[in-house]
Amino acid sequence: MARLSSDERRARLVQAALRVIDRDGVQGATTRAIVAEAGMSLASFHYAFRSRDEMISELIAFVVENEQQVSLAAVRPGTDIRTAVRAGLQAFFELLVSNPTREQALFELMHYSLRTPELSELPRAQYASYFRVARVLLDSGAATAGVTWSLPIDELARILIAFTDGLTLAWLADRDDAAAAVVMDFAADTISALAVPIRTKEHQR
Amino acid sequence: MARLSSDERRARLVQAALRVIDRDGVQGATTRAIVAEAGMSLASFHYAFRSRDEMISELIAFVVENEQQVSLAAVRPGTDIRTAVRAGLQAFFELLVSNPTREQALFELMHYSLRTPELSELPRAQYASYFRVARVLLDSGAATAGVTWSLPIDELARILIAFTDGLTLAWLADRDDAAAAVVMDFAADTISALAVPIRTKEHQR
DNA sequence: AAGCGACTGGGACGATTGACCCAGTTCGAG
DNA sequence: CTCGAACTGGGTCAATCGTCCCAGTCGCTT
Repeated sequence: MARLSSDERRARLVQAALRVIDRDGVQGATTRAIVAEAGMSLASFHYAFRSRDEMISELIAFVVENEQQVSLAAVRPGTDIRTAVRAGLQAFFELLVSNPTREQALFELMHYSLRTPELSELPRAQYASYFRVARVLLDSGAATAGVTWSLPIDELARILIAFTDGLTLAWLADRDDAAAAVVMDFAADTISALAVPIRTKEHQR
Repeated sequence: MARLSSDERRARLVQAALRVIDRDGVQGATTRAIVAEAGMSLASFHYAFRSRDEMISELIAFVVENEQQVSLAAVRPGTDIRTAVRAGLQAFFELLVSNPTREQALFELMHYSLRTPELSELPRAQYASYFRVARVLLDSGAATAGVTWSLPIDELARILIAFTDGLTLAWLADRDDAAAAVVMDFAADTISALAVPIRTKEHQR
């Protein structure tokens, strides 16, 4: 293993841990499994991190920080708001189908954090990040569709995340694509029903 | 420990395991912790169950079987459908607030099952049970309110469960009661909007 | 009363875990 | 070139895990 800066080594361990958690779950992410994935020795782990929990903490912080830039590309300009919302949900769903264990790992990390006193505040940040992403998507979607929301954006964001969470859990359990589509249609219908057209100058008489 | 029938012993161990999982999570439910909670010796465990996974399997089956009778009492006759749906959600939410670790444990059991090949089919049954409960509640609620649903009851049940799951996860993360109320209001509004009044004889002209 | 099978207590097992330690090696600054 | 700090390999530790075993006890049947 080449010589690395402290930050770089920590980052590589976090990346390796993410891959292990993806594959074997949080419980499978032992220190030995992580260093094997990273191609390091066990000593390197405890040189970089004081403890396993410290690494998990940094891992969750990384995940929270980096998941906001995931699916912003799904917003297409010029579409009506119902289509835009539905497309956004579809993009998320396809991400889920293509990588189910990843979404599952995020849930597992949340539950692990809730059970670990030193990490118990992290889920709050995790969901704050989710809500932030949802707000951005809803905002940009509304802007390109020329509408505004009749509900505060914070409340709408939480509703959207509730849909994606509920959708994800049920699909992870029974892998019913058609049923998932029904939920997404319902979500798109009900959320877009809260959009009101902007009365621009050219629309006024 | 008094002499017990095989079924009785298994049942007591499952009950003890449920309490331990409630308190310490699935990972904390070791064979030793379970028998300590049940007041038995370690030998009794492996006399009753071939392995820990066999016990977990029976535990999940028990949970799935017994959770359907939880909140049927929330259906009050004579109320309109929007009020009935909102009250049902409120009843669930209060159950969640009064016993957060229990709901968390159910999620953890699901994720544990998904990661364990021999148990990987159980989440499907778990959600099938959720959907069944939701169907019964929606049916009886519609009956007392004198409406029918304009969507197939299966689809509606899945939507309702998506709401409760999404609601639960976000609340477990940030414990925001007011935000949860917003989601419940939205769910009650949008679901009750799918109810159509039954055209009874006395309403016909 | 005797005997058999159900059941238990206590100990032990091998494996795995997070953490630690220390003697070495390597690299960059001076 | 030298020296000190960054870093690594390999071994070890105590704790904990699921599982197993066996001698003994209990209660029911005959």
